[in-house]
Amino acid sequence: MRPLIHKNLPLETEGAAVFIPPASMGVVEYLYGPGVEETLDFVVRQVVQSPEKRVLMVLGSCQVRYQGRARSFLDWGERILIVKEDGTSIIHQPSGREPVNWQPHGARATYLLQDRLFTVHVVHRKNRERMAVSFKKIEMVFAARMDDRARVQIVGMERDIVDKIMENPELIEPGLRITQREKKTRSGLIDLFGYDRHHVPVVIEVKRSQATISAAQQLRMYVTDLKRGNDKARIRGILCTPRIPEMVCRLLDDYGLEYREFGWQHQLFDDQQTSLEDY
Amino acid sequence: MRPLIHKNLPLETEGAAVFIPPASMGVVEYLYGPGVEETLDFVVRQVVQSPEKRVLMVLGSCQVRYQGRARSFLDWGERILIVKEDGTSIIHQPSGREPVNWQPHGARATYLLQDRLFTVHVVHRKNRERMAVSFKKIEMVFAARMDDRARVQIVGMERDIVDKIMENPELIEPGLRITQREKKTRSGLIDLFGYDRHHVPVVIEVKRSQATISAAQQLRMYVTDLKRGNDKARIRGILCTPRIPEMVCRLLDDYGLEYREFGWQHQLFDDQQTSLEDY
DNA sequence: CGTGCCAGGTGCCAT
DNA sequence: ATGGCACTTGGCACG
Repeated sequence: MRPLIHKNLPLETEGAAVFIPPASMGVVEYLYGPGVEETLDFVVRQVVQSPEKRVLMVLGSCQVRYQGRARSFLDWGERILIVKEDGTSIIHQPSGREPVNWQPHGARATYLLQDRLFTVHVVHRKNRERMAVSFKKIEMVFAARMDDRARVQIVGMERDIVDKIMENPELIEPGLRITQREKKTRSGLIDLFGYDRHHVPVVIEVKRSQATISAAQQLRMYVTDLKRGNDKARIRGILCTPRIPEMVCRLLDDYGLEYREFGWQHQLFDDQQTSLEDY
Repeated sequence: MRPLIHKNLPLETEGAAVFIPPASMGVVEYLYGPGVEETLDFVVRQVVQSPEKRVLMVLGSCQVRYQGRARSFLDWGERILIVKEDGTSIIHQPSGREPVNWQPHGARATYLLQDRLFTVHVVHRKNRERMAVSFKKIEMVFAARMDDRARVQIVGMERDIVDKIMENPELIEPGLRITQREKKTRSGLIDLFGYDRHHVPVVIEVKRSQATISAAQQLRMYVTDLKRGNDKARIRGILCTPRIPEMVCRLLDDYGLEYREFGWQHQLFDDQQTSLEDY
């Protein structure tokens, strides 16, 4: 019933004594539709005993158990397991951005046969967590050496907005002077601190996306903290965010705080071609 | 210096594994080391024109651009691209749990050749976001029909702790009576509300993991909200969490709030064998 | 290491 | 759709 795809198992060389890998080795080794024993053998040779770090991927029907911060069970289904170089292990179902089960980096994977199942135990010793993935049928397994030294560059984070305000406080209001960034208080770090044109202290809390109740409370606590010791001092608090729900707006009002619409206003989507070039 | 590992590379077929799919198709079709044109052809036939939904995976050297809520660029490197049935697209580097770039479900992928690169455009119309992945070299591509109807069952979420307290409030303290769950206030939803043995109102905020400053502030706001209108009324606030940092403890103290250690105390990790069976 | 806090957070469920 | 909030949040920067 299987399609006519050649199987890349060089059975004739199995256990062969000497093989000198050529200088340019393929980055990917794989098996198509292997049995559980073949899979284990493959993984041991291509990943466990590999001289170079390799990323493992297994596609097949599996069951997953997890225990640690919580406990979970996932019944049989076809998924993709990826075990990365750093021990990160993720299991992906055919939909959804989030892995249905995972272990974060620092985990350690071991491979074995258990009740005729190809089983991967991923243990995170430090976090005292473990995950077990048992495959009863493997559609495909492959191991890849992946060379990737690039890191993503992102524009539009909160840091960028804070930068923008730092270099031109007038964006918030005329006469505003910023004197401190990440100012420490007992209830956390203030994004921006300064004085308005009347020398009244101003606390600014910046959010890159929609304002939340929590942000309003944060801001209130900062202002309250600063007032401490001289309680009737006037201190302004400004929540700086591109969008704000009604409820949060009311809260700010109640607390005597202010809101400035300020966001990326990004015309990021519409200009399709050249927009990403200019960094 | 390399150890003696045999290579599972069918060199004689390198760059080609083209075939006419039979009526009864396997769940996985793939190409090993295809060119960009081959890849496009494969994807069009196996994914775009496929009668069944298919998950696509591409392993190769690519560049990624994104624009939407923010804007990002990722230079050349070897990664795994997965395009799921629901449009979810994720790009994984060889380490880290999080995809370096992604589109959430609801996105739509289109495939094309651009400047001799196999390019995948993933557009999320509703969110006004787009991502472009361009491959210059493809190590492997495959398309899989994945059958997975299972959903993960989890124990140990906040909901479970709240349940536990609901059914036995004495766990918090003797004589406690819970009357409301998810009680609405202007500053958010109270996890649990009730009265202690002296009929003093009690607000309980539950956290499944370590307490945060934000949680303390939340709790404080709930209590403040309830006091409103009759300001000197006595209302207790209890933060219920397995662990609490010193700073948060001090905050609670300042606010006149209380802390109860209450967590999963999970012996989840140590009993390895049978622990996951008992649901 | 813990602690604090942002994230293109994501996902779930409520109105 | 919008909002409120938990998450095995993950990740980073800092003391």
